[in-house]
Amino acid sequence: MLAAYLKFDKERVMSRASDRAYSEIRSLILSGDAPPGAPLREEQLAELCGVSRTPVRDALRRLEAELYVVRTESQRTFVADWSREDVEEMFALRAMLEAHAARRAAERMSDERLGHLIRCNEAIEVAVSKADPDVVEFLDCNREFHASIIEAANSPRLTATLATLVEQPVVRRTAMQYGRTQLEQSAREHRELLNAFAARDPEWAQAVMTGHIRRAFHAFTARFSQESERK
Amino acid sequence: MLAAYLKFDKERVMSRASDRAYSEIRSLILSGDAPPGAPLREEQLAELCGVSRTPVRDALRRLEAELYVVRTESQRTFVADWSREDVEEMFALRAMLEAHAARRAAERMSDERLGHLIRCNEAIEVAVSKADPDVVEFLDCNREFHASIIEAANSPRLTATLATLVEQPVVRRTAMQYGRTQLEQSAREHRELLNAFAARDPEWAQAVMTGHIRRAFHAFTARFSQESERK
DNA sequence: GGGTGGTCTAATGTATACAAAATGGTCCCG
DNA sequence: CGGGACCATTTTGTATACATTAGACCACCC
Repeated sequence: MLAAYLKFDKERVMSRASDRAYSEIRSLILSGDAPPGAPLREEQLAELCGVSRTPVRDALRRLEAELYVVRTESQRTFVADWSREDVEEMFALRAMLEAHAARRAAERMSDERLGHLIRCNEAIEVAVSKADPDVVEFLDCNREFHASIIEAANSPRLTATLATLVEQPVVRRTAMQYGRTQLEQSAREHRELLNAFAARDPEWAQAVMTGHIRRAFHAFTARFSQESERK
Repeated sequence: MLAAYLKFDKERVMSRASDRAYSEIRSLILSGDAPPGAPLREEQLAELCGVSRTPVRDALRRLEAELYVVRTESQRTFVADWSREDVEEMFALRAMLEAHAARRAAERMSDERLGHLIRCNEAIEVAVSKADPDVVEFLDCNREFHASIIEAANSPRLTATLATLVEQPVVRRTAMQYGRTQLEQSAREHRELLNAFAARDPEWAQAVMTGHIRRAFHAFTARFSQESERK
């Protein structure tokens, strides 16, 4: 299966307890079981993960660095919450940096990488064109598509910076809101990006990526406003 | 003294051992006592700071998030070292993001903030105009100047992102290399920035900041090439 | 009745002991 | 003489017990 092929070897053995705690807590946050603003008590998390507080503290430090959680001045931890302004700023930074990544990627694009990206987007198009669009598959392949471009940019610093900026809960909420039309639009933008890469045109790639992220931003905003009104 | 006034209240009581460990280790790195590439052993650091390994581990996690130190796959910690490409990319990202911060700051500039920035730069000009320029004082005030602009941008996300990008060792090495001419040039650019802020002109502020960082980049590069040749 | 102070509780911070893992060296074998 | 495997040592990972601190509740005084 293509989907299986796209799963890659990113996740390691997870032998260390702190790693298990990390991904366990991260899952809690991403799944929404621990909603924004929820307090995170070390002991409770330790019990939940079946480890002691020490690795939990380690995990919380990492999650804090990635802004998944925040700490009050008195060192209590909470699941991060994002205001409308936060999300707006996040998208603005992401657009800027990911467009920069696309530019660098275009300058460095290998045929292998291009082939991989094309296969990714084919998988996206398959997922989208189903009678009942497969949003989970879309998210998986979309994540890989963007990750692969960032990898092609070949800048560890940029990779690390973007990692803290691309909050999967936000991407997820955005995509969940997409109708078929927007999912297809997203795939079309990806194809345009592939054209820019095939032409090895940095300016083009940068411009398309900027538009791609900013459209996603407005899609998210539209939903966000709806939610706020409902309250 | 103005310098004393500029020291602000950033550093707290340091009652917690992990905080002491953090700033102790950070000092080691900034001072160059622990040069790039040097291994950092937890026990050794614990002894040095007079605390146990637990707070040292905490401190190392924080320093790792800020990229002061790096970890090998086998979890050994070393003082971070940057290749020419790393530094180049760091400056490129910093220019992009700090210019963005300047733009936002211009949109939000209060009279109090502007007054503070003006006092900062006056302190810089005093330090620079001495018979023997006070580079340490320059660095202190320069850091505060930039930090204050970022704070004025009022975006926690941007603040956090830039924190990992502005490696003080690099800023330090750049400034140490400056002659009086370049120090004065830096102060002039700051004044230009203040004009842009006074006019509340985002475009102007963004443009000046871009130039400011990129000039610093080339100043650093010039020195870096010299060093490489010497080897 | 409201505010201030104190105590009590629950959370995080720290130290230490022990476990696991990795590195480096040595010895044996090809 | 070179390479590989094994053991010793060093270093990091984890658990647990105890110390410290922040926050809440309550009583008492103004």
